[in-house]
Formats: sequence, structure tokens, C-alpha cells
Amino acid sequence: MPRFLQIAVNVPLNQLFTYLDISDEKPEESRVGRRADLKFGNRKMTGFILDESKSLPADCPVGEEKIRPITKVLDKEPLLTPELIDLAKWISSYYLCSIGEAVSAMLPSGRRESDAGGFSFSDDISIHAEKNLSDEQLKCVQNITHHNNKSIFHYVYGPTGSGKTEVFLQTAQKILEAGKGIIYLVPEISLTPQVIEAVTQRFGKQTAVLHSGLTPSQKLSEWRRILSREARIVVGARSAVFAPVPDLGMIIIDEEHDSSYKSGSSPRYHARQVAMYRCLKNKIPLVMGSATPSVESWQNMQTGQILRHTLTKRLAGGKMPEISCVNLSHIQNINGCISPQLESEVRKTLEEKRQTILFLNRRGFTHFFRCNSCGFELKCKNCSVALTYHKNEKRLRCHYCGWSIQPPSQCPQCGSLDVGYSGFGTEYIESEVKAKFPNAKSVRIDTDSLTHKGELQEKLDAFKKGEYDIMLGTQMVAKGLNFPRLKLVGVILADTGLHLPDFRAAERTFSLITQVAGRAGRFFPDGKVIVQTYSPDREPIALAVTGQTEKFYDLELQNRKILAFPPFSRLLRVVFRAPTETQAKNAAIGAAKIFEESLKRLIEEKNQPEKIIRAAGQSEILGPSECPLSKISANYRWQILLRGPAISVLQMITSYFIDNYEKPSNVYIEYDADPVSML
DNA sequence: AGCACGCCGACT
DNA sequence: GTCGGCGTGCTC
Repeated sequence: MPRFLQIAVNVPLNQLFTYLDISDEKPEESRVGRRADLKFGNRKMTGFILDESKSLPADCPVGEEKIRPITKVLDKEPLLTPELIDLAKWISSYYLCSIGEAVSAMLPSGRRESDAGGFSFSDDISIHAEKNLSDEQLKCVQNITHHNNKSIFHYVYGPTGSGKTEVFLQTAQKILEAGKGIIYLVPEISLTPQVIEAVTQRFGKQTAVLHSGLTPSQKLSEWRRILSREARIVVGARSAVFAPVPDLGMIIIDEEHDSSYKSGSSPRYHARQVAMYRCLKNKIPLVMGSATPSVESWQNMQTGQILRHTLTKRLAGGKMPEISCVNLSHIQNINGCISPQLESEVRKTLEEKRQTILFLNRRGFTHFFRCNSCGFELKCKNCSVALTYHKNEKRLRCHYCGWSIQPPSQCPQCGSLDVGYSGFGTEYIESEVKAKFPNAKSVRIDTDSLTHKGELQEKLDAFKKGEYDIMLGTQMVAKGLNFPRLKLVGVILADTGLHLPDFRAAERTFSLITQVAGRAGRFFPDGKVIVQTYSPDREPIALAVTGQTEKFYDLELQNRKILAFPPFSRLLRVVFRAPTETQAKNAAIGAAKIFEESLKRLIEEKNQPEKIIRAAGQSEILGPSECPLSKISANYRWQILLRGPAISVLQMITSYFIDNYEKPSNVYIEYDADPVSML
């Protein structure tokens, strides 16, 4: 008997395609959730069967004569559960991508299964490995598991080393004992062999690990183990939030603040947002944790949307390390980036045969205006982000609203004539380190210096073994790494992050310094942290150095409120990319008109709920303006930023835009709901 | 997004 | 005379 299949295909067309399955194999079995090989146009592709019917659906846009049969059904068992099909539809509407793109982002790309892992399971599930909990931790586990069958968002908040991991593991244990499955998310960079080993030792064969080192086929095998209930706890990075865990009982997000939970390409989903959706739908708890929560999550804890569980004590006996600031503006004739104070600490550390990490918290690519006497830098009057200098027009410009001014010839704050532009990168520091410490072995780690897969792990392992004395790099070396010989951590310039034209600059700067400080003192009470800065009094730096976490969040929330940035508003960013500046600019200008029209229509629409109309009335279209990174790999970029109290309104006007905008060829459009980086 | 079709310049 | 540039249009 023929059946009509509704199939999603990985193309940017938000529609399903109708195909025919004429096979008489197992007619009683539904095809929904399986993949199918098919000819799409004139190319061979794999599609995802999302629905089926005995007759041609009435709303099918093409006649029956155009409908082609699939080549074959690929899977013997469904890969997608009804829950995941629903999730794909939600992803597609929330993140403005096609249904096919959503499904493709969720599924492993392997076609056939192959042996998983590459790591071996120990024979016993070692509940002997379980550690005794402190009173604080125990209370935390009890509070979370108490709400077992309700969708409640929990946050385990506490400094590095306060035992969050053990709370997660023992809570997970309780959920597993109740017969339910777990998803445990960690940042990609934390998914090191040590972490994998720790979890597999605790939960043995019930564990599935999804990490970037697996081949597509191996990922598919892990996926199958999860579907068959052989694996009940899934540990993985961002995309593991889509794991097809039957009877899901809880999702854990470790290091919740980490920006790697946000996908950098379409669909630009945030694993935390997806986890919230799954937990609400399944009526199960979501448990997050960090020493430096995202500002959004902090606000949700303040309002009670997220339940906070605070851990106060550092367990391993480690004190917080000694942190000191070096005020760079007090140093005359600084020869390079390393102050005399930091240089002498590095020397002492080398003499003790201990190790040093030097951080640059961002690749210094922006050109910002700075006074060399007082450290003052210019900000936009509307948006409170640092202005960036545009060489070609010789003006300082804001990348949120487009406002610009002529660069002043003297400092507006102190009147000094010693003003200029600065910004430097890791390569520069590497040469300085080599010159200052010619006998030390140093290694540089950043995205530019990594050429092949696994090189990061190799370098980190080598550093851990003591093959290097100094490691320098960007924040990728800041996360979840434990080096027993480490003594000194130097933050080369804490200000660089602050100058980025991004409203999250302060949050990221605070988070990085706090995380780095916690790391250095983890194993050794004599750990030392030196933070070099031109602005030791700036809040994110001063409060991080003195450990005043809560005060930082209070102040940062006040700032966000004044400027109407998240969490006091929602954002949706639309980027127009084209080979020439004019094409990108004109596309964005034309698009802005459609956005305005779309917003106006929504406000005037009669049958929308009052709530929507009101939120639409408070929504605004910012720009178009040039993207902060105005040219990336020969493509010019312009953006429109939508801002309003309700993301659903921003999504509605964007989907109206998608339906009504005639895209010039050569122009590419990217949609980013809840953008994390604005660059 | 791909991939084919289609219509104008510099090459054997 | 042809190879090939990338504009435009379609995919059940």
C-alpha cells in the first residue's frame, strides 16, 4: 500500500516535501522518525520522515504527478522520537531556520553505526567511588530531588572547588535509581579524557559520551545506545541537549555561563534555552551550576524563576589564591605588555620550577580610543559600548546604533594630549615572552595556533606533564583545567574585554577573572594571580579581584536596566552579508523597511492578544548599522537589531520579513535569536 | 544551500 | 569556432 511521507530536507527552505513509499516491507510499521535516501531535484540526499498519511494531504502545494518515490528507508528503527520531532519544530520557529536545518543540527550525521568510544568501561559500576557529601551539598541534593516530578529550574551556585560536580553526580544517581534518564552538559573544552573517565567510572556502561572526537558513525552508535535504553546518562557538549533519552528525568548544565552553549552557526540555538524547553515539556527539573552565573540566570534567581542553592565552602582545603592588580597607567615606559611586577613573579616561578599561565582574555583585534594618561575610553552616548575607530572615515562609531563622532585630539576626561588607539594580540606577547625569558619553554594556545584536531589536548597534556614552563593564550585555556605544577596566573590586560563593543563586555571580564582566580588556587594555597589593567577601579575588575560577586551582579543588572539590554529586553539580530559593502548596506536598508512595516502591521492587527500588541508597541528596530566585525573573509556585513520585551514578537516580525523580503542574489542573511556575541 | 541551465568574453 | 564566467531559478 502506498504511503505519502512528509520529509524534512537540509536546505534553507522552511517546508516539508512530500514523497511516496511504495515498498510493501512491514506495512504495519510507521516510517515516522526514520531517515530516507531520496533524489531531491537532481541530487541524492538524506531526508527525515516527520509524518505520513494514506492519501495525498489536502494542503500539499504540488499535484500528485510531481511526487516522487523515496529511494529507500535508511533506518530499521526510528532515530527521532515524537518529542524530538516536536523539538525540531520549536527550534525552527524560535531560531528562524528551516525544519530540515533544525533536524540536521540535532541528529548525528553518520549513516551507519560503528564501534563507539575508544575509551573502555570499567567492569564495575563503582558506587564505592561516591564521595561523602558536606551538609551543604547534602541539603542541595535533597532540595533538588525533592522536586523530582516538576519542572523546576535549579541553580547550584558556589565558588570553584565547592563541590558542585559531586552534587550533580549524586542527584543524577537518584534520578537514575528512579528509572529515568539524564542529560549532563559540559562545555566542549571541559570534555577532557579525565572528565569522561570520572563519569564513566561512576556510572559505568550506563554512560554515553558525545564529544567532538567521535566520528559521525560513532555518534550514531551512541545515539542508538541511548534510544535502546542501554545508556541512561548522556554526557556531552552543546548538541547533546538533543540526545534522544527515553523517559528523560533531568538535564544538568555545568558551567552554565559558558558561551560555548550557544551555537555559532545556523540554527544558532542556546543549549540552555533548548534544555528549558525540554524540561518544561517533560515536567522535569533543570539543574545548572557555575561560580559565575550568566547575568540572565542571576536575574532569574533574584525573581525566583530559578531556585538558587548556594555552596559556600571550598572543599579541597584550598584558600582562594592571592590576587593583586598591577595598574599599568602608573608604569612609565612599559616595554611591551609585561609589567616589571609580573616579570619578576614569572622569574621567581621559573626558579621554583613551577608553571605560569599568561592570559589574554580576547584576541586584541579592536581599535579603541584610549587616553594614555588616565585610561579613559570613549563610549556611545546611546548604548554604553566602546566606540571603535574607523580608519577609512576617520571617525569613532557605535556598532549598535550607528552614532559617530570625530576622534578628540585630547582626552575629554583629563585633557591630556597623549591619546591614541590600542589593541594587541597573542603573537605579539609570544615574542615578548621569548625575548624576556629566553631559557623558558613556552607554548601558545589560541584558535590561530591550533592546526589539527587534538592539538589542543596534546598541548595541554604536555603542559600538565611539565614539558613547558609558560603557557599563553586566550580564554580557551581558562576552563576546567587542573595543572598540579601551576603557580602563577597573569592576566595580561584585563581591560581588553571591556573595550569590545558588546554589552556583555563587563560580564565576560568579571567572569574570566573570577574563573581564572579560582583555578589558580585550586590545588595550591600558594597560588598567585596578577591582573594587569589600566582601570583597576572599573567595577568588573575591582569586584572580581576582591571577590565581591554579588555586588557585581547588582551593579551590572542596574546598568542593563538603564540601557534596556537583556535580561530587561530580548534581542534578535539579523546580519546581511555580501561581497561588496554597497550590496550589504543596501540589503540591510531595504530589509529595515520591511521590518518596520511588519512591526506596524502587528501593532494594528485586530485579532492578536493584548499582550502581543503591547509588547509589539514597545519593540524597536535598531539600525541598520555596520557589524562590529564589518568584514569577514571577503564578506561585508551589516546588521539590524530587533529589541523588545517579548522574543515571540521579534520572531513574528522576522518570520513576516522572511516571507516578504525578496533577497538579492549575493546577499546572505543570518538570524540570531538571543545573540550572545554581538561581533 | 546546491546544482543546472543560460547567455556573453578570451582562448586553442 | 568553444570553454567558462556567474546571474537566475528550482527543489515534492
